[in-house]
Parts: sequence; structure tokens; C-alpha cells
Amino acid sequence: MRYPAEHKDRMRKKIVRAAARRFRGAGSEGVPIADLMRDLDLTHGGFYRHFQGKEELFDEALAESMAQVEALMTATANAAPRGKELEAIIDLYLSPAHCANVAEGCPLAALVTEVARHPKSTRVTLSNAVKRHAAAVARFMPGETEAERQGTAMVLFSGMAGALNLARAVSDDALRRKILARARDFYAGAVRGKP
Amino acid sequence: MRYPAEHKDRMRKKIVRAAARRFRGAGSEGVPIADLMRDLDLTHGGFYRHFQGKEELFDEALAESMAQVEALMTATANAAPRGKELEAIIDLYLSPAHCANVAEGCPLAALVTEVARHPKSTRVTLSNAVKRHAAAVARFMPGETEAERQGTAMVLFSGMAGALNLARAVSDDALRRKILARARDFYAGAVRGKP
DNA sequence: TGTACATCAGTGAACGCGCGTTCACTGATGTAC
DNA sequence: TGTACATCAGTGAACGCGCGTTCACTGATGTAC
Repeated sequence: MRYPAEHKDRMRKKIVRAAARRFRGAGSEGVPIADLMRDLDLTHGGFYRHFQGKEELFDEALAESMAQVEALMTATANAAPRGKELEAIIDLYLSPAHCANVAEGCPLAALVTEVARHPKSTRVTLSNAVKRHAAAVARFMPGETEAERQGTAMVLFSGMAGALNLARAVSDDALRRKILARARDFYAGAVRGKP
Repeated sequence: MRYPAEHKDRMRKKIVRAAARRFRGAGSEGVPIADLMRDLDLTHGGFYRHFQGKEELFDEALAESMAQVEALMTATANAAPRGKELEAIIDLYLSPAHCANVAEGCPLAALVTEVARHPKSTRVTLSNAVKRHAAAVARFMPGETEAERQGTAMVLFSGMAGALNLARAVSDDALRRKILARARDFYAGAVRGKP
């Protein structure tokens, strides 16, 4: 059956968005292409009309989810009262809601380890996304120079990602909440310049 | 062929140690049992004389590598000049050497994301190891109470693990070094109570 | 305007491969008598 | 002391399954004439 002109583009984007969710939730190895396509009421065969292979999808899904999170972070900062932008970002990132919602959460937390084992092209995608993200939030960071602020942004986000991952991996809920709460204090304090 | 009495124990421990290395390096899905056994000049069939399955091995390998790193960290602290223990730990953890040596490095960095997707028993193993580790290094941490110091330890290590993972995933070496250096400054400062 | 043909997103059977796990077997040494 | 048997870590062929990828096919619509 012949489809409207923009049909292919639309489907491709749908696949990328579904993958961006699923990959964060289960890792790329945890998501068979057939499952992904079934989410969109399609069968696995059609996948290869859109992508060369799973690897290509992974790269695009990674970029897509990094962009989503960057948008959310800057929106959160912009919505916060002046001077409270960083605090708002930290509270959101280390919230129980973010902790519980891996699939729509930060891909830096959910996928870094995996990316480290992927081919260079994927790691370039991540590096670029991280740089872009650091540039986007740098103005909320402490530091004398732009480079310093961007560096702080990278360290802050990777650190919060580490805390989030530990909170997610831990087996009891009390410990999970404790880790999140302590991390919020720690990073808010560190960024403010107090212990 | 019949083996000496302690032979089985020795082999089992060898398998666990080999797995502890390999799993950190490639994730448990990245290490076929046949490869693991071949490292020890054995074949895959014998594996099941020692373990019920791969999952059991993963748990033990996780505990083993957590214990290794805990030992290394406390040894480093003890070898440091008085008052410089935390700094020594941070410098070691965020060193380029640790960054380059995933297989013998911190399992919290290499395996948390994976553990979060494993069954509860694995997550209990991780939780216990993390608590034990936090207790072991708490005396080097800032904080009024023991609970505070242990909380700080967890946040510090999960944060450094996040930075290490980002450094490992990134595609260019200059950025990798920059992340490590900035993270060292950040955590040393945060723990000292300066910005 | 009607007819023949081309297009191409999507289908679903099939292929190939990797890998976890099972199992009948081996063979050196320990034990029973 | 010698003989028959038991033990059990390790072997390697085989099984079963999941999954990425390929491919011949479909069929609605666009295009050529």
C-alpha cells in the first residue's frame, strides 16, 4: 500500500522515540527490534526500510533522549525563581520521580556504561550531546570562566547520574530515598560553596 | 581424573576472580561462559559443577570485586599522610589509570546500571556491599554523625563513579582528562567545604 | 479518461549465529573387601 | 597386598531458544501514455 509523502519520516521518528524510551529502560540489548516495532503495531521486517541496523537506531535514540533531557533541564531552570535555577535542576534530577522513571529519564544515567562499549561513532554522539548540554546549562553554574562553568556542569550531571544509578540499583526503598536526599544536599551545597 | 581435596574450592575461586574481571570489562552479557572457562584452560561444561548458572556467578563476582575495591580504598587511605586520606582516595579513584582499567576498577562504576536490572538478590548483594564500603571509609568523611559520614561516602563514591563513567564513554582524550581533573577538584573541594 | 506499469512501506517466513544449559562419557584416584 | 568398584571434576557434542537480518511478496496509490 502506498503511503502519503511524509509518512516515512513520521514513522521513522516514531521508531526513534519509542527506542529512546525502551533503550533507557532496558539497554539496547534488552530491547529486541521485534518488540520495538510491535509497540508501533508494525512487524520487525519493516524496520530495515528505515535503518541500516540496530546500531544506527541506538545512536539516534541516544541523541534524541539527550536532547529531550536538555530541553527539560533548561525549561526547569527558566521556570525557577531567579537565583534558584540550579537548585531547581538538582531537585528535579534527584527527585524520586526521576529515579522511578528510567525510561523517560536521563540517558547519561541509563546508558553511559553501555555507550562506553559502543563504537566510536556512538561515543562521538554522546560527547557532542554532553558538550551541548553543558553549554546550555553553563550559565546557571558557578565559576569564573565559561570553560569552568561548563566543566562544573559536566561534573555535576555525571555525579548526579551516578547517585541516581546507585539509588536505582539498591534493594531497599529507605536506602534509595536516603541516597537521593543526601545527594541533593551534597550537590546543592557543593555548588553553593558550602560543605 | 580425581583431584586433590581442595582442588574444587580453588577452581571455584579462580572462576569467580576471572568473572569479576571480565564482567566489569564487558558486562555479564558480554562474557560468554565458554570464554570465561577458556581463560582458565577449561571447557564450558565443567562450569555447572561449580555454579547453578550464570546469575549465581554474577552475584559472587560482584561481591568479590566490591570487596577488592573496598580493600584498595582503605589501604590507600591508610597509606596516606594523616589528614590527606580523603584526598588520596579521590585522586586514586579519579586517576587516568583507574579510568583506563575498567576490568580491575570499581564495579559500582562498571556494573550499577546492569545491577539495577538484575533480580532482587543481586541488588541485595550490591546494597550490602555498598553499606559495608560506606562504613569502612566513613571515618575519612566529613560530617557530624556516623550516619551522615556514611551517607556522604555513598554520595561521594556514586558521584565519582558517574564522572568516571562519563570519562570512559567520551570519545576524545582531552575531554576525558578534563572531566577527570575537574571532578577531582570538585569532589576534593566539596568534601573540604570549599567551592 | 482509462489502462498498464512502477513504487515502496510493510509483512512474515526463514536463515544464521551465539550462547546458556544439559548430558553421556572419561579416567585418575580413593575406598571396600 | 591386590582387585573391583565408586567418585566426581572436567570434556565436548548436542539441544533449544532468542534475536538480528534478509528476502520474496503484497497491495494501494502514483505516474506514463
